Amino acid sequence: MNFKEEVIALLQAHVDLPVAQLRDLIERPKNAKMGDYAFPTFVLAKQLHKSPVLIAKEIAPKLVSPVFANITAVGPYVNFAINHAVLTADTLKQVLQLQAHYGDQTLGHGNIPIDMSSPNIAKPMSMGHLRSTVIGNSLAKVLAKVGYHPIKINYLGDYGTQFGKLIAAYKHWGNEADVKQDPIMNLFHYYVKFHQEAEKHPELEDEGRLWFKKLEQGDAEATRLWTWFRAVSLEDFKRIYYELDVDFDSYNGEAFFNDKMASVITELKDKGLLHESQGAQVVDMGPDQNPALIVKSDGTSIYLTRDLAAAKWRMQHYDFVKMLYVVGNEQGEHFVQLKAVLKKMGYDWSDNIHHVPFGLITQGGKKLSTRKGNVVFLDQVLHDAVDLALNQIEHKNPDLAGKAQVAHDVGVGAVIFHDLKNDRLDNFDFDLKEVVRFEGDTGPYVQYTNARAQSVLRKAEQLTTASATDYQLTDEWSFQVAKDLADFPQVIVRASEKFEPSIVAKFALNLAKKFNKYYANVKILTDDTELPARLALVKASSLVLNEALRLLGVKAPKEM
RNA sequence: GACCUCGUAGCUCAGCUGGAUAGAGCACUGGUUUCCUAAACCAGGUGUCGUGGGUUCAAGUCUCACCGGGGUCACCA
Repeated sequence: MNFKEEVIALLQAHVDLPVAQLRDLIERPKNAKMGDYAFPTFVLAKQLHKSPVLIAKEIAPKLVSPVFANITAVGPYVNFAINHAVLTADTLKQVLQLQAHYGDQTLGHGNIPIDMSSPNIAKPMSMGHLRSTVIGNSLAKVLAKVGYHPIKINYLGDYGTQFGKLIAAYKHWGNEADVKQDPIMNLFHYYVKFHQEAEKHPELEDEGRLWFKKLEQGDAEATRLWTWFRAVSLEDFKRIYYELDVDFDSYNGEAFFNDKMASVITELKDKGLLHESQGAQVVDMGPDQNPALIVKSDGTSIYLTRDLAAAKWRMQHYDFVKMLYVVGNEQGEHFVQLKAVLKKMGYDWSDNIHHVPFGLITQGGKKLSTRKGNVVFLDQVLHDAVDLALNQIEHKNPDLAGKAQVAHDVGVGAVIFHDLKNDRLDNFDFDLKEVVRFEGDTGPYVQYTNARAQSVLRKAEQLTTASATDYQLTDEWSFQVAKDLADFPQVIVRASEKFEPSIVAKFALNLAKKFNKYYANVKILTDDTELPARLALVKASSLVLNEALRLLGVKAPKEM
């Protein structure tokens, strides 16, 4: 049942305003005491030459509906209070009927490639990669729920000058045995050392560029090292993706597009877009903007060149309706350039490309920089989180079966949830204590709520209950839960439109909070006539909590 | 200097398309377990919504300017 439409239908008979405008005006009061829907009468004041307060007073008594418990004038508003029993019964019925499909939408269809995660080869994954990974993963699930077909692309940073530098570093300080023993960390150390040394000996930079040029020209030694570094790195990444339970539809990284750049450059030339500037080939971006660099002065390619080739290739292969780049906010200008160049090339589908930016993670207020060796290793964070979760279980529920698995789900869940619960663009300063907190506004809080609900349902199996089809509940707490449940479909819509997982996370927290209040105030397992209705509420809450957590990529253990 | 982004309680942040006394969590104090998992619940209180104009019946929300934090400013990605 759509209560808002019901409000509109009622008002229509007594108010001289078009339906579309009514729909716009009707709002949900922030304060629940004011009712569930409100109609502000200000707009009618001029039309009727009366005070809004008087208008509200006149309209309210004329409106009668079984759906609303009462309709009253409060100041210049007409407030509608939903009949609790109707909303509760209606919502529970829907959730239990649709199960996990509750909230599904058909907002669109077609492929949506999501460029996400994209770690750089030979560097450990950091907290920064976590953001892109979990936001992208969640968006994929949300977009699938509203009808689209997401394609998760891990655009590996497996090419570029940095590999020339890495090879140069390996040649100076590396050896095969060390790399075999601990690939990522040792390669990483070479890389950091390179940047430290390069500050004293700038000629190293040239050496790095030279190796990259060799790599791009197919030099055997360069290719051998690159291939090896890439393989061992990818192996390591996949281990972490397994921990996070994230998978990809494609690992086509930058190198994959290496042989696809020439045609883009030719095309840019043919379309008269390419100009020479300071020895490099660029596309002019207008008076106030930097030109878009396509070919560097030493003749090698650059990020943008590869991204252009990648975008074209993806359009040809996926025929996408939208494409998302889940990449840090600091790269905003790059995507402005990418879109602009594609547009100049005559590709209108450039408009369907969206940069989904996110805020920076800092430590002690400073930017984390891989180059400077100032990083927070994701591996370590996940490890610590799981350890702490296990500690917690030993303390609170030592007899729990499958502790290790639950600790993993809770620990990793805490980290993921922490990353998703706030607006994407908020920066945050990394603080392990904060990330792995288990109380308050956290993932484990939501998980715990669900585990409680599950526990109730398990115990309920022992009671013989008459099945009911009409879920009549009249207490205030169950109504608050039901109201949140009823909001879920709109939450999905908003999250998918704004590419914002935090909307789902916030919803899950609110629902969990309402459910815990219900749980604390109402004894559920009492064998009376309302028992089936109460169990329906518990079941529906658990279903929706599970679904919300799933959309965030967070596990929902049945016990914890 | 230009552009992007953020600026709400001691701290971390909500506040959907402008609307009625601006809300959570953390931290702090106290309380709740013969009863469904106390990772919970209940009670305690603080705000020049960065500043100043503008639009509007109505601005934390829209607009402009300024201030402050972060980011970026072609041959890294």
